[in-house]
Amino acid sequence: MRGIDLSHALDAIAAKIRDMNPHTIKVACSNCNLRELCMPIDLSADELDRIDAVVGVRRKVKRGATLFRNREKFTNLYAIRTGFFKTCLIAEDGRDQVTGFQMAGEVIGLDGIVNDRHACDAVALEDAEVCVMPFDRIEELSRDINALQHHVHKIMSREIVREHGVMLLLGSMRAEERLAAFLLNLLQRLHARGFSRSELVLRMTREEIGSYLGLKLETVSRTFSKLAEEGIIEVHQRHVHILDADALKDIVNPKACH
Amino acid sequence: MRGIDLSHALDAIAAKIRDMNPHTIKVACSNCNLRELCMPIDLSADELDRIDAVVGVRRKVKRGATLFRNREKFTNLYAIRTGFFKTCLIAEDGRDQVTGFQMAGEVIGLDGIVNDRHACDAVALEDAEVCVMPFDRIEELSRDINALQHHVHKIMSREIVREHGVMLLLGSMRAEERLAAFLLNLLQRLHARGFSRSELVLRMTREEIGSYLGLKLETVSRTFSKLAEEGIIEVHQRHVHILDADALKDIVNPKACH
DNA sequence: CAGAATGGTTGACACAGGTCAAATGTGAGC
DNA sequence: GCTCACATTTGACCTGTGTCAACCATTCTG
Repeated sequence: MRGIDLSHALDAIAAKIRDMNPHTIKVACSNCNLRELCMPIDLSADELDRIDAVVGVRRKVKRGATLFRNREKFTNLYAIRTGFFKTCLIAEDGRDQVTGFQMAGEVIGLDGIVNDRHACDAVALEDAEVCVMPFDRIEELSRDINALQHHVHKIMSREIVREHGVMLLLGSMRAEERLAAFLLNLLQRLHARGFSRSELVLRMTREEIGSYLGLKLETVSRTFSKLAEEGIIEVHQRHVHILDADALKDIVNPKACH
Repeated sequence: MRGIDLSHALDAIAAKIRDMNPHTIKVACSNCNLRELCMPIDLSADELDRIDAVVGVRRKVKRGATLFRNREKFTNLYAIRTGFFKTCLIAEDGRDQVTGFQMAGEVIGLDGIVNDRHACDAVALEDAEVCVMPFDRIEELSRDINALQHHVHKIMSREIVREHGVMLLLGSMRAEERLAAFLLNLLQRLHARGFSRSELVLRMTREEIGSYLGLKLETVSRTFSKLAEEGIIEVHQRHVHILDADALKDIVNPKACH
């Protein structure tokens, strides 16, 4: 069984939605297929137009290129339209920690607000396109549109909660649990975007997964092999097929008695 | 040499500041000694008054009591006036991860915004007092006062960046490095509040430190002993005296050549 | 298509930190 | 001041990951 290709599948979905609304082809939030992920619901047509105006520019980022770098001046948040990013922190002594993987519909750059400088690097793991959203314009508009204001708060809060989860993972889980939690998290997010619950293509290397999970790449590789031996997943390079999602959940949350 | 007592010293500072402004005794942001930590600067008198009105209620929390719990309805943010908190996440299987320690001038509760429910427990590690700030009022007011709006964004962004740092710590540091980083972080925050750079009193147990740092309490204890043997710190129960802060920095960041 | 570069897998072994256990110290409450 | 529950320290031993190394697979390049 072949794995799916993330960006192609996304494009297919985008095309499908466009077909359903044949009179809208202008690129704008108001007809973006990711709107329900990115934007508050319940906006009036007028409000939507004004938000459209904020998201003026799009930017393409080639695989391997950076969207922004640590210490760079912060001016924009970015909403991912297509593609896949990692954010990482590089300590002075060269230690490199991946702090997250982001996919279509997610917003990156929030780290830059505190000090007006970005506090990490954002690297595209595949060719990507982002909506550039000047932060001062967002602040301006969110003074007028309550739903937008609250949405911005929610996005930031969500990131805080996500990171709490990662701390739990890094602080108290064993390798197998970490990898299981990682896979389940990816699956859940991909599923929210219309992808299979049982099939995924990893956009990152074993080393990047390891960095995110606080493991060495060899351990990641061994743990994949172990899960495969146990019949829980099938791994062909970066294509992963989930055979037994419940077993994965049991690994993450051992006490849960089916 | 005796360690200092955090809350007593804080009270002393508060009293001192009050003495310097003898005509202000009303409890309000406008004359709170923590204002520079909590609030945006450059506010007009009128703006300050309006913010005062938001922070209506204070709440005392006894040592060991919770300010809020996971899954509780979210309505307020809390600014810590005095005392010391931990926030922690308790997984379904009982795993308990401390996600942070918070002291006077810091804001807790941000995790609740996304889902209108708190996503962790906040427990007082010593008798504490917090300013209760209804979040809807904050949102309302920050539509009017740009500085407040930006301040809220900064506080959230700061928390995101802090958590990135913890991920780096948990993901790639060894026990000694983690503990050194932890001590330096506490010292730096205490120093910003007028405390000694070389002396601190831990408000939390070894187990709580361990949970935060992804270590077992025995390892925390051993690592304290090791740092003490090496003449870098002196430890008497929860009183820690830093003898060689540079050595601590070297441990965290090995490459840094003095 | 050869060759190089990159990424992934697997094995052998070492070691940091976890686990278990015992002893001691300490503070809150009576 | 006594007692009990709790926190801390320390030792001995074990284990999960890291480390190092060899090898394989895949993709890219010319």
